[in-house]
Amino acid sequence: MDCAPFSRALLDGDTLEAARLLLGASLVRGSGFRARVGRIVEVEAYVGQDDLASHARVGRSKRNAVMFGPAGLAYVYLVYGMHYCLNVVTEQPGRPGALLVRAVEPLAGMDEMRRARVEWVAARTSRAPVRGAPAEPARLEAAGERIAALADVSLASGPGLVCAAFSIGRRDAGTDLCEWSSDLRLETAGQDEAWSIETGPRVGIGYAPEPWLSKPWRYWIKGNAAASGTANSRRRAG
DNA sequence: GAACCGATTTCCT
DNA sequence: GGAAATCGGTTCT
Repeated sequence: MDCAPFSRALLDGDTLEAARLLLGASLVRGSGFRARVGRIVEVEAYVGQDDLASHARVGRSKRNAVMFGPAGLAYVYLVYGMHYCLNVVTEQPGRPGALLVRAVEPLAGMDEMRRARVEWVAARTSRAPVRGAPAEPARLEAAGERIAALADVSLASGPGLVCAAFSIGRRDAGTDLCEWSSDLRLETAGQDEAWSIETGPRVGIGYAPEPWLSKPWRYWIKGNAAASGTANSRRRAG
């Protein structure tokens, strides 16, 4: 695969256009033989302040300020108190827009991804001594086995899983993903493969009214096993 | 300063 | 197939 930073010029315009361009690009963490690399296969567009499904709907705030800034930066936030989501900022400064990275197809560094996933589970279990929780060591061991048995393709097949696999957290907020020197970044991928794009409504935005609820602003690579698509792909490894 | 709630995943039934 | 887990931001008092 070739190694060039993802051009900011592809992101600083119309978000819906940028969504199609971002599909197929590589998401990279680190460098060298331990680098984690994955192909972006599913994204969701959130564009403008009038998009009532977007975090920008409330106007500029401390949380979503990055969305109002230059394209190519990482907008990272926590949802449901436990999962992080990675977004790539789009549009010109002043116009809030972002692409949520929903699914990535692992290409390299799968062992590191599994390790990161176990770390993520460990951090969660140690922080949550709830109710009659099962013994932690047993829980962790079970998680380790489960994660070891996961198919590569399902290591980052969801927004929260992408962040777990790539160790993405608050410290990555605001990172310039188009900058070659960033530990977390975007790179262009080879165009050798031919694939088509499918679209559908965004998920998890039940609070949004029409027409936003039904806007077909989710984009994925047709038939890709790592993308949720129409029939979900998040089944255990076989 | 205190409710309220979400761009989700996992585990159990 | 469904509920639980969990916390920071937004909003309202």
